[in-house]
Amino acid sequence: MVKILKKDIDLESTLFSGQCFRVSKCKEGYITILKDRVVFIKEEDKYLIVESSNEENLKEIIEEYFDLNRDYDSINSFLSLQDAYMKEIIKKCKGFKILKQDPFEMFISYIISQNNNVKRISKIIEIISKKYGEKIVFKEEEYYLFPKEEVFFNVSEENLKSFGLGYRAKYIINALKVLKENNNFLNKIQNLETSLALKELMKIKGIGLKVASCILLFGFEKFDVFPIDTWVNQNILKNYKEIKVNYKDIKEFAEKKYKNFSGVAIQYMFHSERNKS
DNA sequence: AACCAGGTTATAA
DNA sequence: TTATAACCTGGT
Repeated sequence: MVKILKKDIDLESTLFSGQCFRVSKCKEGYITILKDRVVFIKEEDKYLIVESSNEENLKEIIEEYFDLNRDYDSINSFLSLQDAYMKEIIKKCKGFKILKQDPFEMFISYIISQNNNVKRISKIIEIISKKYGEKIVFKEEEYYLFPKEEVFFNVSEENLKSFGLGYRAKYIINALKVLKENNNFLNKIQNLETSLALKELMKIKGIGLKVASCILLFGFEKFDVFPIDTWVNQNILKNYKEIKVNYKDIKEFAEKKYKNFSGVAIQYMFHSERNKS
């Protein structure tokens, strides 16, 4: 068990904002499955109480995962200056963080996410993990880690289809082929400047602008992206009358305005607007 | 019984 | 270059 100074994180909004597919509530706290371990986390007044199936480096890993060492105050100050609407919603987004999740897991998970809802995405990922991932017993419950790359290489399109992936199955198979044929593909993505990383990801069939942006934002800590989904498109952009309802215009508008933190900005929009209803 | 869900591709103008 | 249909599946 480790105690970590909580600072200003809000676990509920961070974990249930749709950026993470492997989290669940349990009595007293949350269970989330990371790359290599299962984590129980409880929120107290000043501390996060964390237990894990693997407590090695746990403090550092949690701090990285929840992005606790980043100065969100300065990001928020910057974003607040850009427009009145942003300034207003930031107040409601205190404690919201961009999770730093495993790049490979994000790569696969967000291909699955296209034209799909969170509930079903989570279910599919759960099934795949149960089938091909390492089993972890933690607090007398069984959990399954997200499968490793090399295990995925042996999975066929038919296998994936049987888990309900539909036409996304062939996208995944193809994406895995790209990883297999390009050594250190994901490391290279990490080292590319964002616009080039987007371009590179989007060469892969099944990865468009939205999915590529999500992969970069949640798996690679690239905050200067602006993943626009239909929900944001319909519900949020009405607050910005000056822009056209056209994906490219919106994206350019946002990235010009919110610069290095447009990814944080859109998460705030999404979060605050969704919490209204 | 259509229609949609936190998209993308292929095809046509 | 921009617009529109089709796509797997599960839910309303």
